[in-house]
Amino acid sequence: MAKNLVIVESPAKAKTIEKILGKDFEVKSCFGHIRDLEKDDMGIDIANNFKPKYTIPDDKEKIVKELKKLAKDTDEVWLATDEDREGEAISWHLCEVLGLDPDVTKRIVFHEITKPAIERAVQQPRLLDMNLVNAQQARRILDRIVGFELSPVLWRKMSMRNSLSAGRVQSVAVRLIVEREREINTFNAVSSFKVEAFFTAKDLQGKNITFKAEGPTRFKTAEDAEKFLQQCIGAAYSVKDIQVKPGKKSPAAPFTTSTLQQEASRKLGYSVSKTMLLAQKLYESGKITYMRTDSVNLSDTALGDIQNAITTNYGQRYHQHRKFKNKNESAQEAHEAIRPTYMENATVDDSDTKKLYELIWKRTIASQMSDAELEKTIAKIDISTNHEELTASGEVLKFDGFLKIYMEGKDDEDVSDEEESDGSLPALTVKQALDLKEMKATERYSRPAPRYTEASLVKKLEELGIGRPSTYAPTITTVQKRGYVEKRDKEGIKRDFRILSLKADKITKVTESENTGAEKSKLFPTDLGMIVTDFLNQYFSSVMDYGFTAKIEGEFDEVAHGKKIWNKMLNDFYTPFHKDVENTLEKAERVKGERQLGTDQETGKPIVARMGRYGPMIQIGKAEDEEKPKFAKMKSTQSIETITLEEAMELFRLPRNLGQFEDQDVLVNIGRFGPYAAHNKQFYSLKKEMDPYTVELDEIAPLIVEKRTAKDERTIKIFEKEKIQILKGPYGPYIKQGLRNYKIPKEKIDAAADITLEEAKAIIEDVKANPPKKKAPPRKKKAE
DNA sequence: CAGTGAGCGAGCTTCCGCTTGACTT
Repeated sequence: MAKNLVIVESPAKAKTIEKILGKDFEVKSCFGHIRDLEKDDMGIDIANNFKPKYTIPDDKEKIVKELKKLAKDTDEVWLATDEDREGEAISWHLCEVLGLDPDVTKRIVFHEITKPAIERAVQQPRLLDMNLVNAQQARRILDRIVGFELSPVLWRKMSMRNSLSAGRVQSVAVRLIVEREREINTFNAVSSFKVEAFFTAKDLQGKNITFKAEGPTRFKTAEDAEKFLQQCIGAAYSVKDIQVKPGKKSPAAPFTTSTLQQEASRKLGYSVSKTMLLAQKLYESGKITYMRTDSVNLSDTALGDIQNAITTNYGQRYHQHRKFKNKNESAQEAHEAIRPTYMENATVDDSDTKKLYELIWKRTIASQMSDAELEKTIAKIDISTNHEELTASGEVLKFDGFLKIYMEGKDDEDVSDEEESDGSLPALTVKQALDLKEMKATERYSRPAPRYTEASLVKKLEELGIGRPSTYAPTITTVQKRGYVEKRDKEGIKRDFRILSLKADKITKVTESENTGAEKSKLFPTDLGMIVTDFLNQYFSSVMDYGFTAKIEGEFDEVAHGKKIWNKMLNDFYTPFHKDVENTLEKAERVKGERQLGTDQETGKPIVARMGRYGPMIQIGKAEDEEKPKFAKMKSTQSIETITLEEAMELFRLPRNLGQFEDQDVLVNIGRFGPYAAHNKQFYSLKKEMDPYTVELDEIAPLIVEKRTAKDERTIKIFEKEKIQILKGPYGPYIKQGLRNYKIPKEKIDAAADITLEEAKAIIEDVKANPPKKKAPPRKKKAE
């Protein structure tokens, strides 16, 4: 038994630290929080000054028991949880549960797992900081109150019966997506004409190079653009002025959780949860430092290794020492930035994590490399006929610096169409005459802000100080699981644009078309998400405010610094909040999410789009009418807010009866699993290219025949009464009864057709009695 | 696998943040 027991949060960390500290120290992990508020009655005694009621969750019993025993048998316990609010609270809970005296128990902290940092920490133990603990308790209790008081309001006031939820983080995340969608829906694209002139000139080698110059302004109308081109007929062009300016680019900071998720999404197309899964794997195998962090700091040891790697691989000139600072005030910086543990490993063998590791390696190295040096050239070109100016700009890389290995990606949001990468210009001299090849005025449309990707939503949340590195991925999953948000693609629509061209002193006009509004893997709000957001905005505007978290974080900080009493702070929040809850329960109407679309031309009955028990639908007529109302389910891409009357009426064309095939009606409809045809009590999924609104009988008939013969071919034998089938599967013959499959023993497999009913029954009984051994889960091959 | 959509209301759901395995298809 070691003399000292050190408790940290993560087991991977425990292993490393144990090696550093040597044999007098046993290092154990508590796997995060070991206690939480009870679920019953919110786990808070509100009347008693918000006294929390803590309990040890089932899955933590085992580790708590083990820690208790170890703590009893050891001379001294050291609490080495993370140096932030949550970590301090975990240490306090450990004191409470393990029976340690908080006034004497040693608390140590470090924000990097390196030998010097840990040895230093052990030299300077401190005591628990109860103010910090209280700030965490306030945070925990406030989140519980918001979540557990708001969610039941939704259960009462929403007519849809899902397991709805609301919370400080998730509800604001949904709000961002809802508001972005509405911005896009109401956006009016405005077009303007952008002028580009193409010239050729000889470069230093005497080779002809074509380069581009931009017009003086964007023209609002085609007429204005044409007028400009007309003025240029017969013009001479000459270089009026050349400016050469040096420029530089600097590398981005090393990865935090949020920036790693963004880059992995932009460059590798990973979802945030995939990124975190792979990063966890790398962390557990000791390849990278901790992956849930908001710090951009690198340890001195790491900085030395990085410098080494850069100078050996690229030379001294490529190294530049840099210290990055967090922009974000809410950062708690308990860890280092995400970096490889061993900089000498530029890659890993494992194929799953290879790409992510290389990304981390490059980003880390680049962060300590020199600036890239550029030379930006701007040439002004005079037009003789109207003395307007064209501007050609070029960029030449003089020294690549960090760009040698890494360039940060960009979101759509940050890229305007003005900002195309400039190529290089040929060597020009002032007064040089230029030959115009062509001048074009192209119609371009303004674009709305793009929909969020998972990663760009994380970026936004982080900017607002909402959520923590450990919750970004789970939050994104939650809002999708609750049905507030969907990740999907959207097809673009065709849009015409005009091009006016001046070539050989003649103006021509053409119209071309482009695809616009196409989206891939973007977050869309559902009708449910919109309705719930509107409701919460209306009755709980303070919690839904984008600044709410930042505001209460400020108060938590005051608690942490001993300037505010935690239960008083909670009371200040709770009194008005709870009044809103009661008020809403009493006054708010049940929300149906209805939107009137118009009236039915035939019957004069009202047509509404609304939420039904099974999702958004269209209803013609009212429930209280004599004749039952007619219903149609909306398509998954439609929304209550935007569907038109025409689109709604179109939905009532289903189910369609296509006529008879083999004396039975063929009906086409859209079901839970997509479009299908029903015939003789059998269902046939329509092929992707078949449109249920237009598909014809002669397209469906082969589908029916095909499925029937495929089934015949698969069937070896049927015992009708007992519902036992012997079938041919991809791995050979097998027995099926009901929904379960049974493996045929090896010795009978070659004569599967000869199996009798008795034999089949025996096999089934046998398999039931001795269930097959479980195999390791198959590797997921498919990327998302 | 695929059809539904009143109102009544039993018994259910729910938060955020800290950490990893154990489940079978």
